[in-house]
Amino acid sequence: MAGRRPTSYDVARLAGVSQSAVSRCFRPGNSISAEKRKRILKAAAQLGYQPNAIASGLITKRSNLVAVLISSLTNLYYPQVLAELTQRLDAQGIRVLLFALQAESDVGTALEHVWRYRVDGAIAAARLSSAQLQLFERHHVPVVLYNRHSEGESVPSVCCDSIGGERLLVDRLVEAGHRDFAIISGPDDSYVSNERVEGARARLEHHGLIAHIIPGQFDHDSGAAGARALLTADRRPDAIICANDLMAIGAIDTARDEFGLDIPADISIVGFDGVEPAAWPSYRLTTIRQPVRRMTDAAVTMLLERIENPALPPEVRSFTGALIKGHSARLG
Amino acid sequence: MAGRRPTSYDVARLAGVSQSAVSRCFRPGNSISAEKRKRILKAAAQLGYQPNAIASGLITKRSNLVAVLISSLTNLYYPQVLAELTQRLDAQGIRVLLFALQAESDVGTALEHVWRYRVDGAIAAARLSSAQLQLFERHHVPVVLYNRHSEGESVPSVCCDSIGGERLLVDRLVEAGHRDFAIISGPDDSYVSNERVEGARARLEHHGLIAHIIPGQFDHDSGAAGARALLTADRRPDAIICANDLMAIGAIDTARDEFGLDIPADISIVGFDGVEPAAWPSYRLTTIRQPVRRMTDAAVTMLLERIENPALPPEVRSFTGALIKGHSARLG
DNA sequence: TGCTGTTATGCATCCGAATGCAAAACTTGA
DNA sequence: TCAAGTTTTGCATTCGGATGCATAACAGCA
Repeated sequence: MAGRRPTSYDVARLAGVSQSAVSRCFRPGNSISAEKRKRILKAAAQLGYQPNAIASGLITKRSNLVAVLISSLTNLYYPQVLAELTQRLDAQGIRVLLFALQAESDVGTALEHVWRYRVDGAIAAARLSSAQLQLFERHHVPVVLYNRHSEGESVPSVCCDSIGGERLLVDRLVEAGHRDFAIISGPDDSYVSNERVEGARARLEHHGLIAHIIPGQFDHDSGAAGARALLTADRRPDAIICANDLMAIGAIDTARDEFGLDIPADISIVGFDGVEPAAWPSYRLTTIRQPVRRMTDAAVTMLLERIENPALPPEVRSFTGALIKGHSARLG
Repeated sequence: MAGRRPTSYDVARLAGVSQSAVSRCFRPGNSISAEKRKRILKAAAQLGYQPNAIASGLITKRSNLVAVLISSLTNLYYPQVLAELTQRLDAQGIRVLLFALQAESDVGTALEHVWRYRVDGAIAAARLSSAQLQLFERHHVPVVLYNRHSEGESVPSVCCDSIGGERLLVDRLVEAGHRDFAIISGPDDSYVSNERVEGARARLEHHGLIAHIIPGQFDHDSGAAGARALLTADRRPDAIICANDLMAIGAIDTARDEFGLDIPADISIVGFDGVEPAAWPSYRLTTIRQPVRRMTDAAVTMLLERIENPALPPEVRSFTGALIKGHSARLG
């Protein structure tokens, strides 16, 4: 009893009531006389008692934990998502068990821990295979995908409409007279990258145009490298579409710094995401801003609904991004 | 048994052994015959069994959870810290319970949940009052402060030497001939800001110089606003010391964009942290880079040591930042 | 073959809170 | 004042895995 942390029994003894009374006092929807409640709370405060969420989770089969799987926290876009998710879940009395994956291949091990902690649900901004998605079903853990679709399975997810966003960008760029397009993609295994690149490519095709596509990695360096390659080539593009803002920023930096180009007079560069630095005066990037607040809201709501009612059918909610005109591209 | 998740009893029954055997099979340091282990693992795989970390934590009094308290995930510096901490803890078989605080005042509620989940320890990059630090002791939760000292209490912490960093910057700036200094601070209640500002102020005084100090909020906007105020004044400073990189970037943007100044020819601007965007060609910020990897390493090590041996005395490890010369300041 | 030393095994109990059930304590109304 | 209805209360049990203890199995050795 010396160094031990106080339990409901300790509180009960001190307050002169039963352990059940203490338990009832600490969870809503139980009847307790006002007088007894006061005695219990006083005893609890005196002992510094806090109900043990672990023990309570064992019996109620609700851990009030949600796993959040995020692949790349270093991508400027995700910290904001993580912060919003955490705050929204927190407001619902739910804690976040964070899994920051270095590589998408870490998902496997991370999932084992997800099962072990008996989380009530999960939000995944990471690439999950069909087999992995099936594991969620098998373990009865509802999951909502963030900015990803599942390939085979049908899984609830929240997305920002990449196709629509790219269409908007392409249309406006074409209208303004651009004809030589290049695209810098993200990593091959990124769902978002594939969608954005394919969205832009398809829309360009619709206009009878073809784009030179070169690979990037979603980071500043690869955007810079991509621009370097494109601008060194015989025929320079007059518009570069980058699969995210960070690469667009890298491309702008390189175009200015190494080629002395004026943006957007000499070349138009656009991104996707609407991260904070994109709006800084040095860049004023023309981009599509994802409605992060609404998206995280939706993700949390969908997840909570499915925790309450696991039978709910999958649902995909697609949000439209807003065109931020910026000053990095000439638009029609 | 239908929709229920399999327990060690289910596995035991299927494998024809006792529940204890299953338990022993899943934790290291227990003796089990090779043949029996194989049977158990096979049965477990067949049922998709994973030990319940909640139940196990109840009896072992080790949740293998560590709380990470972070005040501002939107500050570009912290995502990296969070990612590194998570990965290091993960490697030790420890999961991260994330508390992303909107305001420092949220600490109170967050702490209640910290106690409830019986975390094994905590790492805090948030402002904790003396009373709050005492709560950690009372609840027997070891805590390591990240980039903060405690005011009253003596608490283990990991810091980047602000005084030394600012001294370095000031000395080099003074050597290069700067005489009119201004400082843009962070929020009043930020420990790091106070230390950096005071460090710079004291060192300037040592050189017989006084600095005009104006308040900021650690974000781009307030850096921009600060620079605007300073550059509009009758007497412009020839060097601006910002309490972090983000504000320095804001200041550079404003100086260039709104005042047409050339950096560093017309004015020197320096920051602190060494965040990624600081290195982008548009800024090439002169700053002090915190050794994040070594610092997170130290924080995790210190915490684990104290989880093993709670009697260890507090210890403060201070790391020296590296001067990144950049191109945003003329140095001596 | 018998003795000692080591490794495997199962039984029973424990961790700390939640809850169904039955009994007790109050209300209410006539 | 008493019966019926409602709210409080405590008892006993449960969740799922860990572990001390006693026993069983086995290896090693003379």
